[in-house]
Amino acid sequence: MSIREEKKKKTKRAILHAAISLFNKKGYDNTSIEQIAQNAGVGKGTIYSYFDSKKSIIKGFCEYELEKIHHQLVAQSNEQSSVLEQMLIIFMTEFDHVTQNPEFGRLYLRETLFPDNMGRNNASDFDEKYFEILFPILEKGQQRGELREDIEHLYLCAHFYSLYILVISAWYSGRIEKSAIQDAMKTLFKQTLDGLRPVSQNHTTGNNND
Amino acid sequence: MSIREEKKKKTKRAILHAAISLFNKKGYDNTSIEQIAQNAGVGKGTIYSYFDSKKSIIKGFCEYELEKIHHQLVAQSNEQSSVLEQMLIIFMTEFDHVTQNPEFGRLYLRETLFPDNMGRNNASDFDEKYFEILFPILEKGQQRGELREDIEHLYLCAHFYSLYILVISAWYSGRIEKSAIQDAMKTLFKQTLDGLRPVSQNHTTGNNND
DNA sequence: CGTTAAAATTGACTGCAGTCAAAATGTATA
DNA sequence: TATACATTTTGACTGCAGTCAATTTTAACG
Repeated sequence: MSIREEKKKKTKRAILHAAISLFNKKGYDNTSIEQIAQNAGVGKGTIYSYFDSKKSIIKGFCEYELEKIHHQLVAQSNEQSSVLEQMLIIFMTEFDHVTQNPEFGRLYLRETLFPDNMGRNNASDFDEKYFEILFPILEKGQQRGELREDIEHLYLCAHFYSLYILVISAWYSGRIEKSAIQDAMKTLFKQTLDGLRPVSQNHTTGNNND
Repeated sequence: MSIREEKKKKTKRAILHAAISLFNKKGYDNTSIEQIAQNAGVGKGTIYSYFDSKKSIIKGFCEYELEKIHHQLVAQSNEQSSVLEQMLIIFMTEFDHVTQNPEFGRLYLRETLFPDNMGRNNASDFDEKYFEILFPILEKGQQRGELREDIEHLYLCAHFYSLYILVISAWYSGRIEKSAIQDAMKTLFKQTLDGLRPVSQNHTTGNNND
């Protein structure tokens, strides 16, 4: 690796490191780019040749973090467990990480779920990694008869993911305590697996189109 | 009403009107407070005695809009329809309004779901109005045997609301076309009603606690 | 009315995100 | 090594969100 490339990597790390440290110490809004630059030992302008904006520093950090989590998950996931248990582990692990850096997590979720650009979005690369983890679990679940086979994987994901988002949101807006998260998520996951209709009236086969 | 109060109302309306017009014309980021002030015929500082921040102008507008929608909904809702149909109407109506002002909708959702303040949140007042509409529908649904009675109303709401959020997010990030929204939402709602498990294995009674 | 207190309005001011032309540093070639 | 070119770094500069002390407008009362 050339001198140039080495320096670039070192600089990027320094910026990210300074940013994380300052954001966690003083909060995102109370940290200025100039402060980050000083702590990283570079000029202000340099930061903008590594990151598009203040927000994208967060995005860079979060994606790096989440990738780490994903690797962890693949390692620790137990193929024998039920879909419910595996989903709970995955989303609770993710939740724990998010809440360790609430500031980052919040801004990342905002940006990911309701992006600035509208439309042309580059998150698909990131979605892929999600699916790489979730799809096999769902596939196995279907094979074991735990999940309906007439629902696409994408839609199955959607149900769990949407509930995860809701619970996170409830925590961020102070409607639920951290200690209550796991139970709430479990309850919701169970309910969505079992359905909201009474058993007697359950008609799954999809012939109930109006 | 005193002269003072009249003027205040008029001024607030003028600010909101100028803001909406400019935001829709040039976008939120490209509109400055000073421009809004000029279009509203007031000084810059005045805006800050009516709104806490640039963001809260959006919030003010959205809450005003959503309140209008809610009234509409109560009027047009048909108690005889199935829970599925009523939920679809409610969330599709809301979706339509959000997407008429995508800029506003996006910022409102961000702020509502992942607020700045963290914890102390004043949205509970607004939640109430949501529940005033949804709870009666769910109550009726339970009475008619369309919905399980062992699930709290709050949790029943959670399922529908979370899917609504997911679909909106999918639209905002360009993963789904506007024309496909209704079908997607309907499919997801149906699935959550029927459950993700195959019928044969459905065990609703909640005695499957580990 | 005239006087005084309270409320509303204002724009100059502060601090920060993001830009950009110029300077510094690294690379390739003779 | 010297020269020319490419990449990276830099901080002065621009424009805007949000503040605040000073000013103007309204209300209350003798």
